[in-house]
Amino acid sequence: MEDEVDRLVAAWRRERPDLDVEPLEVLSRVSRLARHLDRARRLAFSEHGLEPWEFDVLTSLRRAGAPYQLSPGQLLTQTLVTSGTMTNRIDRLAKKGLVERLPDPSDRRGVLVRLTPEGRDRADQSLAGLLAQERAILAQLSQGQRGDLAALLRRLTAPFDNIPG
Amino acid sequence: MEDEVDRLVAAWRRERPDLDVEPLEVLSRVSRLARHLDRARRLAFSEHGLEPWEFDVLTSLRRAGAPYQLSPGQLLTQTLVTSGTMTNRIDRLAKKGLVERLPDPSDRRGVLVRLTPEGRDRADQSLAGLLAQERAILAQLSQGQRGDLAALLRRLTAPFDNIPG
DNA sequence: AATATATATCTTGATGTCAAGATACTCGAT
DNA sequence: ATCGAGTATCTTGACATCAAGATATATATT
Repeated sequence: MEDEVDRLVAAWRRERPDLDVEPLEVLSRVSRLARHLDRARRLAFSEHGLEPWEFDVLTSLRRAGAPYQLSPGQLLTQTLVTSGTMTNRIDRLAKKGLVERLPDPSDRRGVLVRLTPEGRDRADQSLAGLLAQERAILAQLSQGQRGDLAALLRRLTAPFDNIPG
Repeated sequence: MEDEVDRLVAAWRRERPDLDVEPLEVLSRVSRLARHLDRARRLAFSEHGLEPWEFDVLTSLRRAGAPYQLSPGQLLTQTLVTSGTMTNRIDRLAKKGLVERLPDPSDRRGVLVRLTPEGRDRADQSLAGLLAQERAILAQLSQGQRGDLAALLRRLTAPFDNIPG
């Protein structure tokens, strides 16, 4: 089936036949799909009273395992936002009682962010909902295709994640 | 090579062995890669004095072909933002002299947004820069792999683009 | 022709994000 | 011990985005 990127690429080939726009076949689809996923997630989380950014922070802490705490810096690399944004997010989550800030015992510059029991529950509940939604989206592909897709994407994400991006 | 999503998935399997987190192998990579691309684009465009959102609007109009005009509604489906955001974007681009607003002759509710000659030049220049950057990112894959990846992604984007998403 | 429904765009107010810089602490070199 | 460079977090101010609703016009139904 045709998608919006097929139309976009066809338009460029008509308007700029001198350019090779093949890269857009992959990367425009990545960007557009991410935006669609954002919208879908926003809808899914609103049933749990969570914003997507709240989910991102809470589940990062949840994944860390007991006692569910990370430094703001570790949260940055997981969520790919700037430090100012993370300070703001932590403030708001703390005000809602989903995380708390503790002094880092080994570095007095530092802070540790810890999930509260309620924060942990919210993370667990909404993860299950997200996975159900994602499974529905991925039903377009066979299991083998999903594996292929994941492997191809990994080749593109790895340089960003490993080089100091 | 391992990426951040490999670590993320491993962490979930340790913390929540009861859940099947396979969907994250694909969709978390899509979301994270899109964020990396956003950052890279912001950097690339700043050399041309353009923001990513400006690029998105200008190139949508450029692709439309002479006389380079679309309705705000058509721009919405291409850029996946809300109508309020688009009004705001058009205002700012008009103030910079890159687009102009014209009344739609066939529908008095409507408006047409048209690229100015300078807007067209800026779109053309920055497109070439973007393609160069994207080619470098995609050098991780062979041509055949890029084709496979595009085809797999299309299966996921097509439902969003065709059903009234 | 009159009315109801649908459509296209804009306005508003709240909120989230970013870039840049400030602050406070650590650690290695002298 | 002291200095200087590096690191971790926070603050600030400008700006972009969204959701919801307002306004004006078009189109379908009777």
